[in-house]
Amino acid sequence: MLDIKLIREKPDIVRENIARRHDPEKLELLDRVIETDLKWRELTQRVNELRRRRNVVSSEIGRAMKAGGDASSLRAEAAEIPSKLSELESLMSINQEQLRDGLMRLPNMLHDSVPYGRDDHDNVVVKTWGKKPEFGFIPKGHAELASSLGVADFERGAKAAGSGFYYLRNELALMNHAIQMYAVDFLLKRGYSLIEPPYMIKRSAYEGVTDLADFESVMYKVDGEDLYLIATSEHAMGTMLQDETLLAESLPIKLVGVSPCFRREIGAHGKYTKGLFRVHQFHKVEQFIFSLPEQSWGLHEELQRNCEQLYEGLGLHYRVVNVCTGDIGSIAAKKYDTEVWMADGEFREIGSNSNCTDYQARRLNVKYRLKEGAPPEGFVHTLNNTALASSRTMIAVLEQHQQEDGTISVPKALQPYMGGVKVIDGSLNRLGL
RNA sequence: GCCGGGGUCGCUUAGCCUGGUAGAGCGCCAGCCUGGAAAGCUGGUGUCCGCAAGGACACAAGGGUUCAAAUCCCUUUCCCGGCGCCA
Repeated sequence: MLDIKLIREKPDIVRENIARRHDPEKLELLDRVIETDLKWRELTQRVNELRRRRNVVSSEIGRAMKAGGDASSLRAEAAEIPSKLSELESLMSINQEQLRDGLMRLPNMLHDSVPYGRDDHDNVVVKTWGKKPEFGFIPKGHAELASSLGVADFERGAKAAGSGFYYLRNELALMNHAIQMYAVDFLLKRGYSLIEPPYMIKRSAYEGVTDLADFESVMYKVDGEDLYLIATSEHAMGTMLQDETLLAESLPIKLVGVSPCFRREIGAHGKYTKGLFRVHQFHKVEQFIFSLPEQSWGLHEELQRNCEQLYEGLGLHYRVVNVCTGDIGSIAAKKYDTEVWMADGEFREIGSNSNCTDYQARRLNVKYRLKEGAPPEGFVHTLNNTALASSRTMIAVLEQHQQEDGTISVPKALQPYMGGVKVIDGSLNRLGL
């Protein structure tokens, strides 16, 4: 959420920011917000005046009664106020709701270093690490590799839960855990605090961390309860400190969250959906930071280096793009996507690193104070970056470390977390399925 | 799930029975005092509207009663204690 004062005082800068994002609908929305705000301020003044009158008359009645006098004429005047007031108040609350609703939909202010562009074709590659693997044979996709090794079962996943679900077995199920532990250990060593959050949270908490549209297209709702399955632990960590005022010296608060992630993926038609790439359930290790405003840009780069080192430790060829103005989400001020090389020759997103500045914090109402007992100084900044998403990391490992005989060599960094398994060859499969 | 107690301005708390300006202590900020500090004294301390003067709002959340609600009533929520159920 943007500061309404910024919109009042510098509407042109806000308008220009939205224009850079190529979102004409939001430009109209901005005009409506400005109009609604004007109306709201006018209503506020009228309501305040009426309330003041009520307070004055009421206290006069109180005084008259204490003195044993007659308050009937004052009472007559006072009796007329509530109906007028409630009429105005209901107008104001409708107006206020519209204002907040509009404000919630306006996107964050972009950082100057975000490249101008229309869509994902205009994202700028800022780094490439490693080289395209040389195979000497035609590499296979991960779904085919995993199925023929018997370590993933997509058919039975679909039978049990529908398309987008899967069973992992043996070595790949082990790797799923190994990836998470590898990332967690790495971040614990760098001073992050490990969080296992609630896997479902209520709507009012959720609205602080995400786009309202996500409720329709992304989140699973629990029937009959005010609960939504989290789409990432980012959401549960963001809301963890909702409505709190933090002590400046305790910042930055660096968290590493581990959780399953649940996503409906409505509207994913036509996108790449093979195997484990776009699924309804996966595990993710997530980095999340609450920081002082002046710390956030440095930390954004730190988060990026963390995930890069994790990929490098797995020997994965990747590149980083600076996501352009037309492709960046509404909450982020700047975003790096890390993309990993896949066997069909494409780079695809494996993680995403956002500095949300004070946009998310304002929604969540997370502030900071300079000293114990001092009044709040302002809103904190929030940042989030994938450490490792287990599903997509498994894809990368399977496809980049496949061997000619269809087996997979396990990266050294994962072996200790997999009971020493060096090669995935299906030999743990005792089921015959 | 049932019964009981509770949630007050950063912290501790008064006020609730019996409706009538949300008060105190601590913390924090500023000023005075001081060679400097501490102590002491004075004012301030959250959100919103307003150029300002000033005003409105805020007692877990939302409703209701009333001229007027922290206070009375209802619903929800969280915490504590007891009972029940249970991995």
